[in-house]
Amino acid sequence: MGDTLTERSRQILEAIIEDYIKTAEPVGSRSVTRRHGLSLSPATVRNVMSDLEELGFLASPHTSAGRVPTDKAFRFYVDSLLQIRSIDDEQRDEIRRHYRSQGRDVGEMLKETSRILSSISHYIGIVVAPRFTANVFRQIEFVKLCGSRILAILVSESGVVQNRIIESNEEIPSEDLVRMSNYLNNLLKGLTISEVKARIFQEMESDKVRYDDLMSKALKLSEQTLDEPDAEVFIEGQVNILEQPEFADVDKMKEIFRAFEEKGQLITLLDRCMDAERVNIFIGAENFLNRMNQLSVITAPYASGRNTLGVLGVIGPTRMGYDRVIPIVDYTARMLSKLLGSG
Amino acid sequence: MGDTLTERSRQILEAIIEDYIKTAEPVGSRSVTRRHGLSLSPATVRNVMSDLEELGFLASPHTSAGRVPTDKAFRFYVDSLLQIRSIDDEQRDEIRRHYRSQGRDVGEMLKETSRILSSISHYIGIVVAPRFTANVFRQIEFVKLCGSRILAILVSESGVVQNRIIESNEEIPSEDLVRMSNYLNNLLKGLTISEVKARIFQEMESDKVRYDDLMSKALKLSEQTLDEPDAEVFIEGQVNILEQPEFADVDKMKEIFRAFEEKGQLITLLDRCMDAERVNIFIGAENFLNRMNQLSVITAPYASGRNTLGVLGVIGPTRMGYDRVIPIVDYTARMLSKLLGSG
DNA sequence: AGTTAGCACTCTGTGTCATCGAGTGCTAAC
DNA sequence: GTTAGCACTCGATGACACAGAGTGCTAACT
Repeated sequence: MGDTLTERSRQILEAIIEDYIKTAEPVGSRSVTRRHGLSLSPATVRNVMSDLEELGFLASPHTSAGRVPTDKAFRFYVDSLLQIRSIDDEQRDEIRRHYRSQGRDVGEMLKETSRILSSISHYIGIVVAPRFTANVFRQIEFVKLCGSRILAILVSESGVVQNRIIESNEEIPSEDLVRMSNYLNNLLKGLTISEVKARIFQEMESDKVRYDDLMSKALKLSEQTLDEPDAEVFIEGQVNILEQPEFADVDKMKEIFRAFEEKGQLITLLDRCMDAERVNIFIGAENFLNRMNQLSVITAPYASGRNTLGVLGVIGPTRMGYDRVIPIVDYTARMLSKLLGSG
Repeated sequence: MGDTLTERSRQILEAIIEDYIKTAEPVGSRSVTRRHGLSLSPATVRNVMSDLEELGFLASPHTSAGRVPTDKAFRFYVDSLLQIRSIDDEQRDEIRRHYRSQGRDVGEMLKETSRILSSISHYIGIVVAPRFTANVFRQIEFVKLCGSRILAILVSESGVVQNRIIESNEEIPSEDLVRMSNYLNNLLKGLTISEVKARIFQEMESDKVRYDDLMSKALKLSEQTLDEPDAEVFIEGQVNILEQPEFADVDKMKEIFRAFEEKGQLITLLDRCMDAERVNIFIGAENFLNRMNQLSVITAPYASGRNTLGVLGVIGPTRMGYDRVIPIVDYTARMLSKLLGSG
């Protein structure tokens, strides 16, 4: 639909958007002519701007205050105007440096990743930890704690660990626990977690198991271990958003921080990007959470081998520096994938 | 020094503090007489207030604005005036309810604890995860990931799990890994982690090991597993602080959120309370971080058996409802200890 | 001597008003 | 189609007066 835009309109729109990204303030016709090398008079630009407003690309906060790009404008900007540069060498090196000085616990790595995203983009970094369900089973272990409490540890192919304390109703000797885990490891090796669940169910029904107390106990334990806790998210750099002039207002700030407290919603949002090929962008109120009205999200999935594990991204104001941030998100996702992969 | 206070001064000081806790606004002499049943005239109260200011208990923001209790006043309040009630039945039940509906992963439990602290106190809940060092060794496991990567899993007596991916320089067969962990589990069973470290060092020097390749590899792996990552902190409810009128100012808010991003400092602060008998209170700028100028921290250690594991607490404005929050922190710590203990 | 009433004084917060400046929209001329 | 000119709008800023809350001091009271 928008393709009725003339070349000149596009240039002007781009100029306005870029100006607005820099200043966070409504852009007037004069600024456009001055800053941009267009040999046009302010009056002409005004006419064009008026058209752009009609088309829904611009909005005026009030009569005499220049114009502000709408979500639609940013969408157009991202889709059609923006040429994505590859990442700056400097930033690439910085990302690498961060990862190098890094302990190798997977959780730590994810947290560090969100820190990297935030510190390099100057916005908010976010990483959704891998769901077990999207993962390949590697091993299960049971550790006897005091009394009848058992610690179950589940390890995936990519080294993600999920652990859970199970309150058993009877005390099980350590040797039995070892036998149980051997049995399960054999049974489940190489399956994805969703297959694992199906397999457990199927095995429970089988005669062989029904009369073997140990096996059936083992299956029950594994079942309890598998039921997944809420996905973990690492969010870092929330303060950065406070630097943005458009959030200088206390109420807006509250809204935003409240949005971040409800991690469930965030996760739902990011989960939708799991299947995306590469970078995915949500602009402003485009898709989601009313609380994140004035924010955009740039996401990319990360993987281990062919297996998509989770999603990471950057959250910033709608007027964020897309050209700068998109390559950062993309590169970080690939870097993380490499580190989690067979590396 | 402060004991020169007359009974009447103390009453007035208490009234002012309580008023200020409620309203967050400077308290004038009239409010004191009105709200409190004291049969004194405002003028008299003014005289007393003037004395209290001289003694450093009160401060006036400006000439005509009533007075505000200082940190010193709150300290006095907490130490001498406050009588600690035991926890409300209602709140106790609420805490219990939260814990009941709870998956049993230790990490999850700690996170939920900080959520509980925040939601019941209406301030910020904070929990420092157990350090491994303060813990008793239970078991170590090695899981072979792809290639030469090994996942090491360390379990403590109380069921806390620490895991780490180790990049080995050669591929080690699974059977060897099992043998290695058996060897280590035998060697280290029942020691505290600091003893474990010493033991590993000592064992590495012994002849028996020096010529056994597998053992020495095992020791090296365990050493790598043990070097501790930064302590984890769970902070929940930061938005609550935004509701406090004294932080309505954008710059103050920024300061506070920045303080929370530097978790290292927070941890240092809380660590100091590890050895405290029970509840510990920091008021305002009393001890620490200049950034947390206007905040107080109420902490309590939690334990498993006799073994102090970590610290939890509530962070709120200096004018927080100490009488309400102290029992909450205390009770939650004991509850968590019970859950982590032999259950 | 301690307590209180009275009063002048101080300071902040609020509302009003005029002014300034940036920016628009329209019209008429180029 | 483009541009200059101009009237108009609207927010931001600063000056000013005024109300209200609170203090400190003095003088009178018990």
